[in-house]
Amino acid sequence: MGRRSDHSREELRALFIAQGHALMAEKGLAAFSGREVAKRAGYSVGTIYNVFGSLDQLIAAINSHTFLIWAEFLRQRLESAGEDRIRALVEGYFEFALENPRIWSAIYDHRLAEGEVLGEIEHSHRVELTAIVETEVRAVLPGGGGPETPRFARSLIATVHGHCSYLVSGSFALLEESDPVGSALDRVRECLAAQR
Amino acid sequence: MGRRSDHSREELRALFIAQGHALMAEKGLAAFSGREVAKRAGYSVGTIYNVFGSLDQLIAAINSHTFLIWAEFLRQRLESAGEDRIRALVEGYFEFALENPRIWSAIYDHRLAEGEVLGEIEHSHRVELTAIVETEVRAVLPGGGGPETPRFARSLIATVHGHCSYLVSGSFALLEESDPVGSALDRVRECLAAQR
DNA sequence: TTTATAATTGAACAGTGTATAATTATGCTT
DNA sequence: AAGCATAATTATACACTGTTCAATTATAAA
Repeated sequence: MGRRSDHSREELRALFIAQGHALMAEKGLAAFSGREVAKRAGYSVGTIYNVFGSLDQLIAAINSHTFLIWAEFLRQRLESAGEDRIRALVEGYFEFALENPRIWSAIYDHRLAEGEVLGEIEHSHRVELTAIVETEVRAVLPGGGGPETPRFARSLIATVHGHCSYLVSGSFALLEESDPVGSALDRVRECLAAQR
Repeated sequence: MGRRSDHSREELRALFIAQGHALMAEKGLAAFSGREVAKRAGYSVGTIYNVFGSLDQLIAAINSHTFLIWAEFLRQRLESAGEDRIRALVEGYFEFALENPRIWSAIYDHRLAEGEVLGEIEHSHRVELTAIVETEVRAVLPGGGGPETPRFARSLIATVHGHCSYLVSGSFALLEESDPVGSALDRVRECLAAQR
């Protein structure tokens, strides 16, 4: 048809991301289909290319959206947390991944083709999570940390991520690991204690 | 045709895994194609299903083969290592991943469908790497470690893996992290120092 | 030499992402 | 208000994908 008034460009973006997110949660990245997303949104495939340029960019947008939800999830966990906010963060990281394994895995399984870049807003969504962690890390470091704290916080995230990644991908199951959350928390504690 | 004498069943397996490995190194998991592997091996698609049962099982076999190469790579690094064997392991982990990003990523990006299981030999290939690390961790722990050492060693691997995963997937690039290897090594050192 | 068996193929099927020509609804101009 | 230019949307086409399966063919056993 032609330009429709029922959805603006931004509404279309949001619609495709929402439907795509739902499909990703159901099927995972390997069985993700642009045609199926379009069908659910009530549009044809071509519209995805009109709005996002490529399927890769739609998936990138879906994944950036996941970061948004994830950050909100962690903020809520922190609100209802007691004194041990570091534990809340670590457990929150795992909890989100385990509750949304396909959505979470898609973030790390998908890679943009060379040359393709992330938009500014998408980038900011992804960095937000780091900021949350950095704040909490600063709070438990003597003197509120130093200039190296951002790097240190990123490194702690990577540490937890490694444990979580092994858990979700099944590597830990092969190694008969029973308590990866506990291990991750132990490592984080040890590294935090070493900063002084 | 019929049963051919030019390749035994095991030779066929090895042939497909070798050609598949090469294709994976070139294209990565997302652009991997069973038909292309078959073509390179000089057989038709159907033979893959005759030998492996499904494409997923071929990919699993390719990934298990990667573990074999990876373990050998680490053993060589350890041979030419000086006193700091832990550093050699951490740097070796990263080096292999960075030299073979597509092959390495395929290990973690691919997940077997529910119900499908890994064969015994394949499983042993994957566990071998853990054993290498465990030995080296024991060597630097006071009293050669204890009953918790296997778990601790796996946790250290996960820690390094997290940093490496962020590096290869591009997450660290987004966060403008410059020295993930150094960070990983720092964390490992801190955790090792805490065990006493 | 014949027969039975197992390996291999090639075609079919229902999907996929991407490109593009054709169509259609809208906003602007006259 | 009518017509036109523009941009959105669709439908179709293309070359691919994984998977299944009947037909074919080479081998081992009888």
